[in-house]
Amino acid sequence: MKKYATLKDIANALKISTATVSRALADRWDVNPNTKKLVQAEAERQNYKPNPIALRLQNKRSKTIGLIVPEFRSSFFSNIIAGIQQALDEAGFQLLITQSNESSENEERNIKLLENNMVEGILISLVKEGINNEHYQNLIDSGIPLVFFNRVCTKIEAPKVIIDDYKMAFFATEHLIYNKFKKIIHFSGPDELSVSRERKRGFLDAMKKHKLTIDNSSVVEAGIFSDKGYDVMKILIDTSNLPDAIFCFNDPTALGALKAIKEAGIRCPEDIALVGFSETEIAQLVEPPLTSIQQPTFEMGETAAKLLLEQITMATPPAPRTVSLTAKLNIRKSSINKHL
Amino acid sequence: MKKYATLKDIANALKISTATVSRALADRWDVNPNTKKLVQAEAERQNYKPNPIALRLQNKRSKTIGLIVPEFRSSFFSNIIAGIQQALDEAGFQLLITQSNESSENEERNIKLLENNMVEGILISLVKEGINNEHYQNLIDSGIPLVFFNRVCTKIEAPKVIIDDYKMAFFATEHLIYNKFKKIIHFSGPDELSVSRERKRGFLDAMKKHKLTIDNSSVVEAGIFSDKGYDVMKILIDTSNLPDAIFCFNDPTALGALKAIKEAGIRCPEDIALVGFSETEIAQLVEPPLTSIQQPTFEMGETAAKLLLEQITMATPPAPRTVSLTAKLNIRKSSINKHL
DNA sequence: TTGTACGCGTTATCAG
DNA sequence: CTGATAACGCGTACAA
Repeated sequence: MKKYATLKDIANALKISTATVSRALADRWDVNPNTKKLVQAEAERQNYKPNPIALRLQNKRSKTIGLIVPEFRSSFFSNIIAGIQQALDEAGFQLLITQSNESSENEERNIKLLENNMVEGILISLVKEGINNEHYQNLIDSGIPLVFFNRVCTKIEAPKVIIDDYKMAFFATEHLIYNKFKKIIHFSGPDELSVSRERKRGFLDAMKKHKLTIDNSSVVEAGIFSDKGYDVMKILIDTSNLPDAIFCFNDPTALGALKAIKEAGIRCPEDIALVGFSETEIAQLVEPPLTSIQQPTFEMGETAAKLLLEQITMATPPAPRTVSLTAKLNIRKSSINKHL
Repeated sequence: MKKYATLKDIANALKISTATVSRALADRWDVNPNTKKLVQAEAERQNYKPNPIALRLQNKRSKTIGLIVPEFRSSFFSNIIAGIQQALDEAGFQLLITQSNESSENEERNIKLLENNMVEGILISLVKEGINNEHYQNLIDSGIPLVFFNRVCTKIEAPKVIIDDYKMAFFATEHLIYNKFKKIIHFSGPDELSVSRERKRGFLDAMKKHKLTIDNSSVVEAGIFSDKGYDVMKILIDTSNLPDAIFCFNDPTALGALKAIKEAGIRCPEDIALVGFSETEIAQLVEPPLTSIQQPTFEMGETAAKLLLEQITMATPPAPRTVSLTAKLNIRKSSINKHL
């Protein structure tokens, strides 16, 4: 283990007290300019760095905040994390990252882990809404502020950072409608997720507004992963009750569906148009490039972190508010009607 | 800030000393079974958790290790990180993650940041080889062990975790050769990266072995990102000096090239076959699915973390060794000669 | 202007 | 079996 220079080492070298050294390094007025110079020189020489652990103990602050994400293998959460890091670095906070791997038990375990590490606050994107509500409320009540982002919990009063999923889903659906697609369906995500419900609602309302028929085949649950999107699309192809266009819950399911479509010799967008959500890098690389909704991921992380720091640092933190960031519909070949 | 129960709180409640409480909770033999029970009950009641910060101060150990990666937006490093987390969690270590964003200055800054946080060791994948060598050596000399993974530093004696890039590149090239592609070229990565040099060497040696012509158009530098792969491919198409097959440095460049190929109305694999490297999830979703080399990313992270823990925990750590993990060539449609 | 003493939460040592 | 004390590194109130 590395030996670090301490105040005491400097004090000994200079035959003065640690208190003076401490004051000198803090550049305080009540210390002899001459000793100040000596101390600073000696500190430099010994490569002195304040021990962050000692400071944390003394200040009774861990200077650490915890993060719980469903996973971070996809670029979506990685980008968010980058934004969080940036905001936290500036404030001198450390970040403890945990993954739930889409399991509520892991999520609960992660909460415990972060508590044991005395995090001063937690940023969380839920696995499933409703499962661990009690735990979240306990955290807040016990003085560990929470900020939800992306997959939020509607039942709990805490700051939240989202995009307007409803609105963007509405736009995306209208975009398909304006392109004269008639039989439009939605590959929905799991009902346990607020984002999923919101996107479905946006889809349905857009359909209603334009008086397009909605029946019980208009919404098909297709999960959140590409393999499920692939499977569901294959089944749909077998029934040969095919739509003109599909608005998908996210890019992976859309890409899965696209794969199934191509394998079946069906053309996109000529036979079936596709729209994804949450813009993965790949969306632009596939053929045809995929229309998708681009979320401000980095900014989302940054904002969430700042809201949390607000709760932690301010004497009387503002009331929890929900920040809704602006997303963007990127229109590409997969959703353009070539017959127009 | 949350109020945590301390040993003193329990001691006061039970009118005994903190020393006894500490011993009781450590379940030591030299404490009255009765008081032990009382203490444990009271600890439970107050929801006592040992303060990790106090422990770190006393033990003079941060129980933290640092990670420096070029970026973690791609699934490649995310998966590695997941493996690292797993190994570290088991050993009770925290992980401090930093990104260099492919910049050597950031890398240096990250080294400093980790040092200031008193990490007990560092896991690193280099931005560019050779730039910060002095810093790495200083770290090791000062007692902070280093473990390189993926993008390693050949000049420094430290544990390393890699895959046999040379061998896999050789295999991949031979695979193309066995498929009777004649004019095969390589889209290489930057020469500053060991992985890049190794893959190029593997390509060239396979070509030589099979007596295929190598000229100055056989290797084209195409960077590490998809847009560069796209650009380089476009230029190549304009010259209309097209190869039969391209072995690419990684999947993003291969996917970029694929996009350019399709846009130009050229067919893959009929006109140009493609092979990638490092298997991104997308590889299987594009049309045609991309042949690529699958790296054991999770295992790589796990192994690197374990090698580092070895250096940290063992009294006399073993000499630095290089662990070479087994990768796998996944053959898909993009590299299969349909004329055979 | 500088030094002494204390506390942050914990465990180890030594005395009782 | 249990308690008092010191130490980890730091900042600061108080004394000199």
